[in-house]
Amino acid sequence: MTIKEVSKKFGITMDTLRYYERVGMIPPVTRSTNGNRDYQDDDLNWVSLAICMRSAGLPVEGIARYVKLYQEGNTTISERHQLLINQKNILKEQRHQIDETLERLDKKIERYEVAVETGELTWLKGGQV
Amino acid sequence: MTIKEVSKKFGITMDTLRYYERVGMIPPVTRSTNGNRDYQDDDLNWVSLAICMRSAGLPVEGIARYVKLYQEGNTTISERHQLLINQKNILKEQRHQIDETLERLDKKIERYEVAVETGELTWLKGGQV
DNA sequence: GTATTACCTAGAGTATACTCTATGTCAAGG
DNA sequence: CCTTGACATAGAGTATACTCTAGGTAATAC
Repeated sequence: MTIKEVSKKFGITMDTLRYYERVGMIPPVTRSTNGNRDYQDDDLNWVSLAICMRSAGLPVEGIARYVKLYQEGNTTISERHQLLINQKNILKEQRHQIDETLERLDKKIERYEVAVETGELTWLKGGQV
Repeated sequence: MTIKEVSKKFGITMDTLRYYERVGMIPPVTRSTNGNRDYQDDDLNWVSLAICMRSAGLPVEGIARYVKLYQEGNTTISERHQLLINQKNILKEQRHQIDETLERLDKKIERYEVAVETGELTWLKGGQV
């Protein structure tokens, strides 16, 4: 699969695909004889993983570290395991923050709706709650 | 409340507090006679709101836009209402991405645990799933 | 009365994650 | 043969969100 096709498949620019490879978020992609990238299933799995992690907001660095450990072979398995658990905890914490903010937003939104219905606008304090 | 106290209370640097004010994420803070910031309850509410939004990952720009609309008075109520709903949708989408990534991480982590238990290490493919 | 401390502003610097530019290679079409 | 189009690299540029520096004021502390 060419870089253009992969770009289209995942909805990400070719520049970003090359960037992900450059910084080690995915291992070096298979090349065709002329040096062009020719993504194989394995490569696509790595791309998919990288995009998934990034879209959840995980930093590039952690993903690249995982790939590096992976490339170092079986001796790094427990380290990789620990790294994945760390990423998981980061995401759980992040989700918690989002849930708190969603609650706060819901309260604010509801106050706006009540205020508009009743015409009671004066008490709409800004940072409140 | 001095900026130092607020900084401590919210676990955020004084620089960041001034920055939030500068970019309009919070309205101008009450000043004491000598020109120093002296945060009142209202100011603290705005600070708390800004920190909450930011920690959920919402961009500075949207928060500042809300504050600007707020300062323009009652004519902007429906716009503010809409803005809050937009932010909410952004966060719901972000939470969805996190949930997907958590699932993927869980599968990977479990495979690592099974692999370590059974000594079956060879099939631990990187980007898989 | 001067040194220290806490604050102020304006503007420069940094980290992260892309994104764009300049320049070059290579294969196929006219 | 030469142009066109798709790819390549290296390195510069951009956006976002802080973070730091330099230089100044104002109120205690000694």
